[in-house]
Amino acid sequence: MTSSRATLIEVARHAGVSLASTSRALHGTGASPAMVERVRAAAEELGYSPDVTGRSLRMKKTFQVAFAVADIGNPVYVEMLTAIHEVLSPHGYRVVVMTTGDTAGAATDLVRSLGSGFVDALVISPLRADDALADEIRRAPVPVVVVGRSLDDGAIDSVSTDSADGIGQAVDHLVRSGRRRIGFLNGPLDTTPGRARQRGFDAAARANGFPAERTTVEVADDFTVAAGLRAARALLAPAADGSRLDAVVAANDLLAIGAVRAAREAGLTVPGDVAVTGMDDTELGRVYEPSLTSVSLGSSERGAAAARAVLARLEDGEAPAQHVVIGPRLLVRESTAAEGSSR
Amino acid sequence: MTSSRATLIEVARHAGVSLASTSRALHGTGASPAMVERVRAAAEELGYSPDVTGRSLRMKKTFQVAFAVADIGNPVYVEMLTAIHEVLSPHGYRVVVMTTGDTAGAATDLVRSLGSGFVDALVISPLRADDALADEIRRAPVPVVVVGRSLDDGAIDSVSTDSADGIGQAVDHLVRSGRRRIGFLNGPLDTTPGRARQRGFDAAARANGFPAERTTVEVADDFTVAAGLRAARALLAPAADGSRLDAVVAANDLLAIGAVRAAREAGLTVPGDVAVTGMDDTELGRVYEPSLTSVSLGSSERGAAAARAVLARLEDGEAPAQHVVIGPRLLVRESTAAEGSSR
DNA sequence: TTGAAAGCGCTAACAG
DNA sequence: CTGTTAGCGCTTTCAA
Repeated sequence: MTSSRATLIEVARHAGVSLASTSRALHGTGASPAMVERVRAAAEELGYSPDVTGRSLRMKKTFQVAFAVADIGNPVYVEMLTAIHEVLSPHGYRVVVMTTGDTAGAATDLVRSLGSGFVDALVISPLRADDALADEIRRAPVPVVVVGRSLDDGAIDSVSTDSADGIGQAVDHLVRSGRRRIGFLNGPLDTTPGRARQRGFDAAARANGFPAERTTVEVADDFTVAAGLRAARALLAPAADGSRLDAVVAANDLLAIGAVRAAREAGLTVPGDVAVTGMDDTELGRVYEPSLTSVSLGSSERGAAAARAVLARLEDGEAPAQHVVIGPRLLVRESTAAEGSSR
Repeated sequence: MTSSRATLIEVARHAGVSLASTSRALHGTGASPAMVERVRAAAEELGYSPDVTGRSLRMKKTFQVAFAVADIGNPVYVEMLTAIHEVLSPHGYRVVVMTTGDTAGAATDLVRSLGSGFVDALVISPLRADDALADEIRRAPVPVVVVGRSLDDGAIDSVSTDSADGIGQAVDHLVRSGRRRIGFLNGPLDTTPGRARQRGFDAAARANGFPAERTTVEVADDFTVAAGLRAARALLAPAADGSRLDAVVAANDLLAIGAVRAAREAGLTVPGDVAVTGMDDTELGRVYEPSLTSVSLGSSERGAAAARAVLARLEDGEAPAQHVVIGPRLLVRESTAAEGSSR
């Protein structure tokens, strides 16, 4: 906090050589060993450390990458962030976290703010994507990689997963374990994941020949435990003929936990009376009792892939857009055990 | 990704006025309304957005603040990050997330890297703090606020909580609810929180007059569920005389969940046979079944306080160091209910 | 291999 | 109120 930092000019003077030679010596490019030694010593002595601001201005490169999500509290995004970090930091990039809130407009504003040049690239996972957002991304002055569905007819780099297929895997698993009346607990339909998962459930219901009256769906206000609990109460209420669901496919782990709680409130056991599946394979679901059968969407892998896409794009701005797809993977745990204890 | 961005010079030319007037007009300081209008129009037309790199170099200010923690996956840090964000972003600061890993050396390196001037300040929550770290912080070229214990004899701004007192609250609560044999499940003793919590338990044991043979302590390798489960097995094993603990105070929520699982493995009910308390008041603990009685250490409040300390320090670099202490608060939930169901 | 000099985009001191 | 000019710290031509 006290004395001002030494600059390259001061190091140069201290070493008695030119500014240019000093810079070169410090980068090890085209300088004699003697020069390197001399400059290093001077730098050491003055406690010099290069100023990234001057460097950025000159090189037109900030060595920063932004990661933007609606809500950094969501464990899925935390996993992605960790993975992005791990890929990027060995390459000398810092990661700036940005929060968009959950409106498409806020995300669009954020992308527009890239114009101020504080990062070299952006990884964004928009909850809701519209044309305005796609437009803004196309116009962005730096590379943008979208985690979620592919945007703008494939012109933008993207990393996605097939969550519809993931829901299908969950349904198939339940059917194979002998469940017959399977309900779907979804999150908001005006979000990209909400829509994809609904599509997945509808397809699976069709494929398995569920009659419409056995296809019960509830939509929670939000992808949270509390919203899941409220919606699951309705889902698990007895039908007109007194029958009930024997399985619930939830659109994520938080909703699934809401479903487990609702089941218990109704005096039902999990997985004895009702099997429950989640999605995202969060620590929460792994640690919960019963541990949650969940569809992993490979959050870390998606984060890592997005980071690698950033690196590739930064290398070659003209390369064709890449679209990485990470396959979902069902992880079977206690919440769908065939003969459940009644814990 | 296509055309290069417009610069201030281009806006100036386009508006037919000087560079300085353009800058002033855009900042609204000392420019005639006519000038402002003219410049705004030109800027608009060219799609100008100011370059932060040039601005940073000139102003010697990056408008970035770093937040450094050992492990961003920890929910406590995520809460802090969110709070820091909320306080700083209205003031125009971006937040850069950095991961230190859990060695004191890595944290020291990180603080040293502040020399490159990529942020205006740092908020750091070191898991292990030693003299080298304190030294480096004192020498840092930008303000550093420590979340955790106060360092360097109070010369460094800090935000802390009294986790020892928090452990005391948990013990008192258990004693008041009639528990008599209370064990302590701690995390590593070579961490700052581990040591503080141990101190808290020892003090509470003394204050409540626990004889040594009723004071069972186990130390887990790590602050995680898996480590907690392993250590809790030992903690809950019957004593030589066949007696068992009737309560476990855990050093955080993850360890507490490990304790609940260990209890169930041993055929014990929670809270019927064994009451369990956690610490940190995480979402995980709130949602778990049984919901966890936990000591809140005010993660959000600490984050917010740290961010405010940063702002204050940035305003006045010479003001005396401030030390904010956030009091712990016990939140009683199902895991310590007096007459527990045996869920 | 080394040095001199230009200039990245911006703000602010100074003069008019 | 407006314009001219210097310069933040750095990298990189260009000449020697």
